[in-house]
Amino acid sequence: MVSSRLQKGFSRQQVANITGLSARQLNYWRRTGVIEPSSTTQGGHARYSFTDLIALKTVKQLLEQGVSLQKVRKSILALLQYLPMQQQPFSELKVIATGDVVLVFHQGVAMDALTGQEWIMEVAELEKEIVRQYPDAFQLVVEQEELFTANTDKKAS
Amino acid sequence: MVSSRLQKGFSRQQVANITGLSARQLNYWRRTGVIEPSSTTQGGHARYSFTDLIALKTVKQLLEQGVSLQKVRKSILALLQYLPMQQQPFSELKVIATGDVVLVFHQGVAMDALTGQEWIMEVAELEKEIVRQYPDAFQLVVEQEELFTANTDKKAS
DNA sequence: TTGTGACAAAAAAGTGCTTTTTTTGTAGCA
DNA sequence: TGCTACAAAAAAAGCACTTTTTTGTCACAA
Repeated sequence: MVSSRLQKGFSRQQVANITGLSARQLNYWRRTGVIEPSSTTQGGHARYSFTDLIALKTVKQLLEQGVSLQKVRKSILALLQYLPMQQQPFSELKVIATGDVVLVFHQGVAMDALTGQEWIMEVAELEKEIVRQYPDAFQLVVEQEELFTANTDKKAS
Repeated sequence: MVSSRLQKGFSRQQVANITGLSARQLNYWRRTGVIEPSSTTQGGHARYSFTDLIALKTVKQLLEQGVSLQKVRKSILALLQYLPMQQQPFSELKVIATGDVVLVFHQGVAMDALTGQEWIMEVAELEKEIVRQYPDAFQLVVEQEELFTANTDKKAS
């Protein structure tokens, strides 16, 4: 399928074969701005780059995870907007998708691809926060554990 | 607020003060199974453990991230179900919440707290997959880059 | 003080229906 | 082959409405 060593990019049919997407879909996505081929022949035929292939594969996965095409479209916009990388925009990224949310991991940060919001909630931090604000609370825990250890043989339950 | 060193747990009012939740909420949550106090006095009064405090703080954060209480309830069930830890069930966890989804990170794995599904999509893997299946594809990329480098001064765009 | 029950208001979730989006097919043309 | 255009079927998104859930306040009992 991928034949010539002299071609300038992948044709629609080649991309369809490689990615498992239908040629028809590729047209539609091109027209509606999901993934557009990064170059075009003089006759107006699509030529997809290797990077395009990866992007298309990514989109396919997202769809299979239940993300709607509309959200995919928005997510890709956000990706390009918030992660302005040049040559390999999608690689080195970890992506998590559940029906409604697309999350992108990059350099230890989790980002919502739709909103651009970044956050991770560390439960251990909540613990520390309580202890900082209420030192007695932790004291209490220690004492409880001591009591528990001491009374293990006495208690039946 | 946290006074005695001999008490067996935190009272409702103490928990309310520490967590910032309302006493009413704690009652309701107790009755409807969001977070139940891990022990009870003979008179039926709630006694929350330190771990309960952390769980409650976690829930509060989730609510503030826009997760509904119903989803929180389901998520907590899933958490306990899929991560059966004994003493400190919530610590060492990283949690990510966007409106509809609660994700839990534990030992390098991301899990949807609602469904228990685990996945991370590594974009770099998609890349490798393509190259594995279609070695020519990568060949093509290399050639393209060579061509690109060679023609840089010729091309205006 | 804490818990329970009752009433009420606000928030969230479910439902059925319509509209829009997406996919696919077909045909003409370069 | 591949693009365009028209068309039809399937899937998703919106919307208005109802129902459920959640929270607050109050009165009363333990």
